[in-house]
Amino acid sequence: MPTTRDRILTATNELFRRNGFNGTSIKQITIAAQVPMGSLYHFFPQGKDQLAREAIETSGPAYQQLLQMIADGAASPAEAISNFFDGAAEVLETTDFIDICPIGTVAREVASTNNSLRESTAKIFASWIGALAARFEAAGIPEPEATGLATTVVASLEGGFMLARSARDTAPLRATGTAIRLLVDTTLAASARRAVDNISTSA
Amino acid sequence: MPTTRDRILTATNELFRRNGFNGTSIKQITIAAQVPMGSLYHFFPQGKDQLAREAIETSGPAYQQLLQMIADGAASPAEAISNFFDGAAEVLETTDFIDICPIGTVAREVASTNNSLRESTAKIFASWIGALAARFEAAGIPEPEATGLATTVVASLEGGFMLARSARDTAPLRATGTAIRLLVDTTLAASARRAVDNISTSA
DNA sequence: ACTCTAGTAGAGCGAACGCTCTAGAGTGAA
DNA sequence: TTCACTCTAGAGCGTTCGCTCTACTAGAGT
Repeated sequence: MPTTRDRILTATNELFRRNGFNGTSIKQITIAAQVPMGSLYHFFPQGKDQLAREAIETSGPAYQQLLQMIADGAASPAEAISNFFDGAAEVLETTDFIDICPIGTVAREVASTNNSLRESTAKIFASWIGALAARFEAAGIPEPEATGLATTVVASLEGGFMLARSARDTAPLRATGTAIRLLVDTTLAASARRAVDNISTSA
Repeated sequence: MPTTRDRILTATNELFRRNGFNGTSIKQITIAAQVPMGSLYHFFPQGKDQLAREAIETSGPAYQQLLQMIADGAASPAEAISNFFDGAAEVLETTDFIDICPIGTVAREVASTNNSLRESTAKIFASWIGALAARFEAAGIPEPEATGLATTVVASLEGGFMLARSARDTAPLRATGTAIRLLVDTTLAASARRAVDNISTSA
């Protein structure tokens, strides 16, 4: 049995995946986590905001680690991209299209209304993009293209989640994955070509 | 002065852009539209669901028309893509990062909890993707690549909105636009090359 | 003049909201 | 054994939620 605090955070993330931030009530969280009101406010005295912030800031790095693992297991950056999208599509199918990533939903919900929560989501996205960009750089794509490409991967993943959940069909997510993989391949090839050019012209 | 009904729909869409579906109350809508409760429920007797559905199904085609106009004004499909992203970035800057597209936010909020609203969002996305795919086909990209590419454009636009609003910075949206433009250019060039091959091999 | 309908107007319903509060159980240190 | 402190427990606060209800006005049709 995990600690009470962790149960609360886990339940919060799970409910956010189904109902988003505004669609999830404190009461629901206490029921899902099997925790009394008092305990929840004992651990999160600043209330729903703090709870949401910590839930997001816990799951954010977890997702990043997952992405890293998938990338480590792939033969190339392009294959890693395919695995991101296909893996997400499979999860959607097996979870009846519950949101893969609660952070994206919450981000759009609170962007104009809750600054501290907005900053939390921004921090996490920046971290993901940074990690991805580092991999692209390691594969030979220079800045700023590496960061631009990493940003595009995150944006299209999140957009793909949205389309797939809306349609209750993973096809849009898979199609997006195929296209983005092509983009990564193209960019890699172009970078390699440019690198060769640089060597030959400097020689 | 537009009709009472239209004022309600406009206010609903505007509030959805700031606060999303669950973050917007009926009371707020009546105040923003300067309409009494009674009128709102006179025009939308099925309540918030019906109101949201009609608001979304009104703004959806409006956005599509806007995309068509931008595409008509562009010299090439790739330039149209750039204009989508850059235009959206400018709107974000001038509106203090209010959501460009309420439909995307609502879609993620209600995907698992409100089937009729979910279907409304799906219908609109499908319509956008269809319209975009038709343009790609007209430019020489065959199916299913045309639809896949159109899906990717919509997904990355929506994802770009999310990242930009979260960061309160249009850079992620613009970077995504640059990358997607490259993808469209690449796909167009590949299609053209294949078309030439087909002619030469059949000749 | 009378009726009928469309629309205006907002008080107020029960339920749910986020959150506070007090009381007590459990545990380790002194 | 006592004290101090952490955590559990949930009733209940004031507020707001979506929505219903009755009363009313304006104007068209006859």
